[in-house]
Amino acid sequence: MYTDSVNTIQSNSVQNLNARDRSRIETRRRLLETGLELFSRQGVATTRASDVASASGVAVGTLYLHFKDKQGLLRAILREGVEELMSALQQMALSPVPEPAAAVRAHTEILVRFAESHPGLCRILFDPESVRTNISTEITEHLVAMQEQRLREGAAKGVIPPCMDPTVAAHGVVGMLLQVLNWWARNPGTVPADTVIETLTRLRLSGLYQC
Amino acid sequence: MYTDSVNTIQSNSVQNLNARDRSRIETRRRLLETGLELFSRQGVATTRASDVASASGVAVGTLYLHFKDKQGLLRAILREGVEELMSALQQMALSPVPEPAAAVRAHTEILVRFAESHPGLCRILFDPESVRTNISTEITEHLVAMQEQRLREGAAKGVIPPCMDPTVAAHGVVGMLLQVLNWWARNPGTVPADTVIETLTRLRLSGLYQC
Amino acid sequence: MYTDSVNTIQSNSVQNLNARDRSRIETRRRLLETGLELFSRQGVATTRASDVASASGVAVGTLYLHFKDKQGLLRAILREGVEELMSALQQMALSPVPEPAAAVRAHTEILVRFAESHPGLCRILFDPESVRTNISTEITEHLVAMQEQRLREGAAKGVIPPCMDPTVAAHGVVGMLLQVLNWWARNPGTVPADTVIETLTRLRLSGLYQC
Amino acid sequence: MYTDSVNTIQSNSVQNLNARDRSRIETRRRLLETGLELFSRQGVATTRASDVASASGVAVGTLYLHFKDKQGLLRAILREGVEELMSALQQMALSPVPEPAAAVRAHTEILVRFAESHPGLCRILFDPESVRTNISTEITEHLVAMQEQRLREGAAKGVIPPCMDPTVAAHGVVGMLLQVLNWWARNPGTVPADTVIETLTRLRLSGLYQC
DNA sequence: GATGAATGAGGATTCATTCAT
DNA sequence: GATGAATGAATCCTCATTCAT
Repeated sequence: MYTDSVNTIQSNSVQNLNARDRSRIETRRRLLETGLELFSRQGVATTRASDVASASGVAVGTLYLHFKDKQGLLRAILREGVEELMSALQQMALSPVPEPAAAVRAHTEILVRFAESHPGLCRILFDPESVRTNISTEITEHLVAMQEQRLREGAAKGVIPPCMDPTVAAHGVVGMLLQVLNWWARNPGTVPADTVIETLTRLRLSGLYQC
Repeated sequence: MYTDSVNTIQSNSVQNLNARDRSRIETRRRLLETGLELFSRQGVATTRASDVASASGVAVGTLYLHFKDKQGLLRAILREGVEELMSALQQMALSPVPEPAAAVRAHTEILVRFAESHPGLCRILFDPESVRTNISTEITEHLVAMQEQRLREGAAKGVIPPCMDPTVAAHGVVGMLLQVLNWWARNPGTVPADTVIETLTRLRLSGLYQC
Repeated sequence: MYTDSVNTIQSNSVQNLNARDRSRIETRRRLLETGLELFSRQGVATTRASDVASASGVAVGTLYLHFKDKQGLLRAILREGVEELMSALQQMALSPVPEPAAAVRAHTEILVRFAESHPGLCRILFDPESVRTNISTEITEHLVAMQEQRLREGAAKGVIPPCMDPTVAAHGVVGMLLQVLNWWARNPGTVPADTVIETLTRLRLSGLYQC
Repeated sequence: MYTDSVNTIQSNSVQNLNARDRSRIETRRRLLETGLELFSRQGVATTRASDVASASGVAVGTLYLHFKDKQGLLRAILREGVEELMSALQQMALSPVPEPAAAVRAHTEILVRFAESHPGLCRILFDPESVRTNISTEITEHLVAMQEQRLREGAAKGVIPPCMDPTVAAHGVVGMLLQVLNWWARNPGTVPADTVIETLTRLRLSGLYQC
């Protein structure tokens, strides 16, 4: 049976894993890694399941022992990749809230740094196939939901003007961030990370124009 | 696919020609209309070329007489639909610039009103197939380019803080707008148009927080 | 109604043809000429009926007024072209038979000169489409039948050794001639006409080796 | 389509591998055999890829697993079939040359015997589809090249009269042979093999007329 | 557990031909 | 007679997934 879950905790400690287990984990890792590479390079739809398998040095059937289907592989790649991001964001959300401006800057920086170190993942996130299978939408919605909650809290505290609809604003902010990250991941080196962070932070905090 | 032929006068009577022309134009119009309807309702990939044809009351071959292929139909639907939007935006760009705030509000309103009256088009614009074939990217890039120019002008006038990178900011603004419109077109009735306009305008002008 | 026949003798003399008749004959001529050109240049299968029509300056429908179908056009082109050849051959067949050697040389020369002046026709004659529709086979068979008859006559006169089967030999001779002409038409300029004539004549008369 | 992979030893038992290999080879063989049968009986163009597959007891996809496309199957059928002929001819070419007359007779006999035992192959060789895709031309050219070389050797030895162009003569000889074989394969039983051999040999050696 | 040969549903596209104007 | 928009049958090929070995 395939394991689609990220961290199936084994009963043995890592040290005690036998050869078979280690080999299986290693195979799975290779599939994820190769998949990330191929999907981000040639696009998901044009990468065949058998391509990923053979580039990973295993037979097609083996891929299906590890993942339910091609989409399952895609999902796992994105999930494992995005998880790291999410936990960073979550942690920030839980930490004692500094002043709003600092919070926004921190939030923006986390995203930009993530895009900087995972450009392949960003490209896959906006791949038509991710869109088609709703994976990217799910992730977007997740980010939107997080953002929306923050905005509602801000509204409750009177920091955010009441004329703004939190849902709309949340979609707006997330759309802004993702579009920039997507563009940036596809055009690396155009603009330094700091500029991206600075511009997005200012945009979020005070819009286009001088206060 | 027809070339945009000028009315070359033939030996036949003008009436005869016009009847044919009218019929041809009418057929094309029906294909575009039906295509918009089906594509936005069931998605582009799952709508067969023959579905569009028969729902238009013509044979498949006729579709291919008017458009190079299925993608050509999709492209034409989007192009003709977006054209209207573009000309409205272009016109605004040419008109004597009012104060920035008013310009931003007007720009936002044009987009929101357009999404309100063309929800199907918005849904198609973000269809995986439009993404895959780069059509939506082209349109996005066009909007980004327009926005970027306005920002550079604003920067030149000192209205926009110099710490902002115009390219990044343009992608951010366009991403924000499109994400909201896409969500709104897929969830009609959730929020009134005025709220969307108001929220987006505020977001663009002064960001999330009170000035 | 279309006229597929080559020489529909009109009741009027050529001088008395009215404008309409002249125009029709002219259109037909243009279709044949354009067809020969396009078919021999791009191959029959890849030349669309509408290509021939528009290159002839008429509408597709008009082509079908002159010929039953695309194959009818092809057939007419070949027939009209080959007719000339056939009549030359026929005439030779009827003329007082000189010594066999001279007859063979004359026969060979007629064919080679024809190929020289009608390379396009030769290319069409061996086009897959001509093969598929049996047109070239018909022509081949016709030539074989002519050849066979000559051989039977030769056998009767004792000029031809009795161990030779006339049918087999006829196919052999015609195959030899056509293969060379086909190759020559597709590789013009490789070898001068006289060499082709000389080689083929010798081959027919006394085979490969010195007598 | 399989690459001609060497038997890379896998971790599994040799028997297991062999079973797979045997099955794969057997499937391929069945496709070739069925293809030869159907193509020669109903013509290449009118035989659907799925016809060949189902008559071979496999699914269409399997055909495409073994051959790039329908044309690839056709090519393989001809190549594998003609290979046998070629090696026989090649062998003859290498063997100590007897007197020219005997060599020509042997060469002719090989071809005629081949046509006798592979009539289907001959019919396919001249199928319009083989012509269209240049496969038959390639094979013809190969035979011509072989013949041309022999003739040049003959010319060097002075056996062949210098007035003959080797290229033209080679085309002539091959055309003669192929035309006869093609006709004979399509009209089996008309003439016994010995007659065909005798007639062609005489024709090649000393032409139509008594020496 | 791994393998990889086999499966087969599914849709875009072409172009010779027609016939209403 | 000429036009040219409309017709629609007909087939190739892909590739995610399975399961016998």
